[in-house]
Amino acid sequence: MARPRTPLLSRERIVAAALRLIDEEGLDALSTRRLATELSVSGPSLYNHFATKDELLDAVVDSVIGEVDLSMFATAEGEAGADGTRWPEALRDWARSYRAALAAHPNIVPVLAQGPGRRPNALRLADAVFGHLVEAGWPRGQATRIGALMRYFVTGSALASFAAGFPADAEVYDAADYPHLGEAHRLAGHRGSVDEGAFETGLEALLDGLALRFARLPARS
Amino acid sequence: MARPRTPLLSRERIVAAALRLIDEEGLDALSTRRLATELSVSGPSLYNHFATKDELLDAVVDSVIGEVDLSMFATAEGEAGADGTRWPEALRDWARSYRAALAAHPNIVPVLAQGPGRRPNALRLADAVFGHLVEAGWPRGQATRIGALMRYFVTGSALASFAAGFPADAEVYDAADYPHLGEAHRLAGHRGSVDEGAFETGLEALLDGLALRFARLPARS
DNA sequence: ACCTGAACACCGTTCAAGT
DNA sequence: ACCTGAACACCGTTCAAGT
Repeated sequence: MARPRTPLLSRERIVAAALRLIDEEGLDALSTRRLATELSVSGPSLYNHFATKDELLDAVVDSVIGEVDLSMFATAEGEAGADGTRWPEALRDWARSYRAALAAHPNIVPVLAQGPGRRPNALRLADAVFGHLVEAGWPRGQATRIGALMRYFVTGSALASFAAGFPADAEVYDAADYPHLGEAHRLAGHRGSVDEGAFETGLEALLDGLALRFARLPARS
Repeated sequence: MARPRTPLLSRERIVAAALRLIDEEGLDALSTRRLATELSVSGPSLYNHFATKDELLDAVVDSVIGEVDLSMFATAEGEAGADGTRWPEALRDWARSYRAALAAHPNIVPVLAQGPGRRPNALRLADAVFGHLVEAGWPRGQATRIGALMRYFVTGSALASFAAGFPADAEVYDAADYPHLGEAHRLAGHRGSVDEGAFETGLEALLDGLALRFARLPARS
């Protein structure tokens, strides 16, 4: 065949197929050969569009981060920020959107959690959060730490289901070894509500704790 | 050589070598052949001690979790628990030990974050936390969620450095694209204090937020 | 510019063979 | 029981060759 008149592949098509493979069969199932087969081309064809598999993974990661809503940070001047009362609401809305985007693709979270690197969408996200917190009145050092701790919590909650981590087999939980886990085999059956409840409880607790600290901040000039 | 009079390998030696390889070169650098070479045996020898590479990884993970201190949950009857005032201190001490154990081996955290599975040390940890919270007066459903959200936060904070995720190259942060990230290239240089500060801020905020909820709990009989 | 097959140095795992 | 080499079906990546 050699070069076709209209290209068989594009970066977009490759990224979409890679994400689907990762979602359905895990990060280990993504091989360049397997992905190429999925796209009905031969293995080396991908190297016309991405220099390495890592570069492809980077594109997949940034496409996921691009789904996170950042509109709550773009408030009109004067409406928020100046008095600082709106930052907890913005942080709450953002955290929910951030978690939803990541939890839709848990198998890619370990890659994404390595930080923004040079990925545009990840840098835009960091810029929006930090900028909003500083404008709301948080000192820059504290704003950095809040950005970090929110990422810790969100990536941790999207990385894996807590409930599904406990085998549904009651035999596992020998009362002599684990006296308090007698009901743990039921967790996996309530996966959605346990994970969602834990995320919401943690998010509200974090925001309450941060609000206490914000109130203790020395008055700004 | 065939079978030597005294075995060349043991599960312990294999696990230790695997963890060192993962720490020094990453999860992808752990191959059965590479590990065997490191241990001066041939590749298939490992299969006399572990059925699969996954079983070996499980053992590595559980050895890391075994380093987490759980002694704060084993308080004497009456000294704590009954009045419930000691749970925030126990949770704080445990979270710090948990994070320290994981952050010493960040490359294995994605595996470990999948949940306890059938690993004894991971199940013991879950049992100790849940048991302590219930005895302190938390309803069982809430205790489950607190165990989950603490794991979210700790694994998220140990998975990767926040500060090191930002390239130290100032060229990355074009002011037109990222107006608030002008100083982000300095983050990696303060990696320790940023990550530690974010973890401590988040931990205290979480504990404060949870204490507010504990105070609102209906009185127990 | 964009695809192909052949090739290189790797993988995890099985298995028959040795002591 | 515990190690070995040979073998199988895989990897990521390079490269010369085709249009």
